[in-house]
Amino acid sequence: MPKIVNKEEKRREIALSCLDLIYDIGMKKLTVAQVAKTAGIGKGTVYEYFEHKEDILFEIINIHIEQYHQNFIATIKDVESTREKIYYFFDFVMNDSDENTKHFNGYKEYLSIVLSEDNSQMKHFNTKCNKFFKEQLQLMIEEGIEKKELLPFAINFIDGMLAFEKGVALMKMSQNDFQAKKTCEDFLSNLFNLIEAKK
Amino acid sequence: MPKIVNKEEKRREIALSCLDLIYDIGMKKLTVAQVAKTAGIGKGTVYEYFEHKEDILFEIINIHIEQYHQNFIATIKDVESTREKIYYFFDFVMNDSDENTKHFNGYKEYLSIVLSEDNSQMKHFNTKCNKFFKEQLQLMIEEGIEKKELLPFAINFIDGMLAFEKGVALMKMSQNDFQAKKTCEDFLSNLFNLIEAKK
DNA sequence: TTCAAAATGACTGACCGTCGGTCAATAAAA
DNA sequence: TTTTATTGACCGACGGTCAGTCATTTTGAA
Repeated sequence: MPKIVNKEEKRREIALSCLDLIYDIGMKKLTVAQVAKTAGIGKGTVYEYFEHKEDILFEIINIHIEQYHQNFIATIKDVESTREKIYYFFDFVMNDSDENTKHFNGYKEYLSIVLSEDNSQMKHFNTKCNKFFKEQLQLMIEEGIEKKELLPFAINFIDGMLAFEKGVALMKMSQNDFQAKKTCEDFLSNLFNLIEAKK
Repeated sequence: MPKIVNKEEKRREIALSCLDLIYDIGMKKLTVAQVAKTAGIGKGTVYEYFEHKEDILFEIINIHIEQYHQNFIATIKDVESTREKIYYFFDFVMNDSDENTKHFNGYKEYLSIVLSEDNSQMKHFNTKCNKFFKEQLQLMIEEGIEKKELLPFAINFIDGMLAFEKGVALMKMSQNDFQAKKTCEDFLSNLFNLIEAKK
C-alpha cells in the first residue's frame, strides 16, 4: 500500500499555496491548471482534495477565520476599555494593512461566490461566523454595562452594530473610494455619545 | 439607409425578456445561447447590444433602480410621519412580496458580479445609487427634525442607517433563514427610542 | 527469512463537453 | 449599391473526468 497522506493537511497546503495567486488575479481568472502548477501537483489531483474550484477558496476562508477568531479573542483580552474593544470589533473593515487587505479581499471573493451560487454549506458557515462575532460583541457590551462604562440599553444595539459592520464591508467592496474608516469612526463616536455612561 | 433600430430600446427589450430566466436559474447558469433564444434573436446579435453576458444584468438593474427611485419618491410623498417614511426606507430588505423578491434577487446577482470583477463602472453606479438614498434619507430626517418629530442629533445617524440597511441586505443574501424583517424592526424601534422627540 | 506478486491509494494529464465571445457571410432597407 | 442589422458556425479556453501509471505496503509460498 502507498503512503497514506493526511488529506486534511494536504488540502490546506494546496489551498495556501494559491493564496497570493488568488489575491493577485481573483477567483474568476484563476484556472485549475494554474492551481495545479502552483501547488506542484497534477490537475486531477486537485479534484482529489477539492470538489470544485470554489472549494479551494472555502478552505482558505476557513483557515483565515480560524486565525482571525483566535487573534480576536487574544487581542480583546489585553484591551482595557469597552470602547477600545468595540473599536477593535470593527478592525476588519477599518484596517488597511497588507495582511488585513489580503483577508478582506479573500472575503470579498468568497462572498461573491456565496451570492452567485446557492450553497447551503457556505451560508451555514456564514451564519456560524456571525454567531461567533455576535456572542463576542454581546460579552463585551455586557461587561461594559457591568463596569458602568455603558448604559444598560446599549445591549439593544448589538444586532445593529453587527449589521452596520457588514454594511460597511459591503460598501467598501462594491464602491470606489468608500471611506470605510471614517464611516466607522463617525458612527462609533456618535453611538458612544448615546450609550456611554457619563462620568 | 436601412431600418434604424433604437439601440437603447432594443437593449432594454432583450434584457427584460430574460428577467424571469435570470431569476429562475441565476447568472452563473445562464448561457448566452439561452438569452438569444429567449429574446428570439441570434447569439451574435446579443453582442450587438451588450458587451458581455454580465452587461445584460446591468441593464436590468438600471431599469429596476430607475423604477425603484421613482416609486420611492412617490410613496414617500404620501406618507405623513417621519417614522413611517424611514420604515419605508428599509422596505427593500423587509418586503418579501414576489415583486420585491425578484428585485432583491437581481440585486444579489448583480452584487456577486461587482465583487468578482473589478468593474469601475459598476462600482460607480453603486456609489451613485447610494448617494441618492443618502440624500433622500437626509431630507426625511431634516424634515423630521424641523417638524419636531426627531431630535436634532438624529442627523448623525444617516450613514449608520445606510450601512445598516446594506448589512441586513448582505446577511439576508448570504445566510440561511436570516430574519431581515425582525432585525430591521428591532433596530428601528430601538433607534427611535433614542432619536424621537418625546411628546 | 525472503521476495515476487497482489493490493491499493495517490497521482496524472489527455480528453470531453460546454460556453463565452468572434467574424465572415447574408439579409434587408434605403 | 451602400450601409446597417443579423446570424450561427466556429474558435479557444476552461472546468471537470477517468483510464491508466506509480509507489509502497502486505501477503504468503518457497
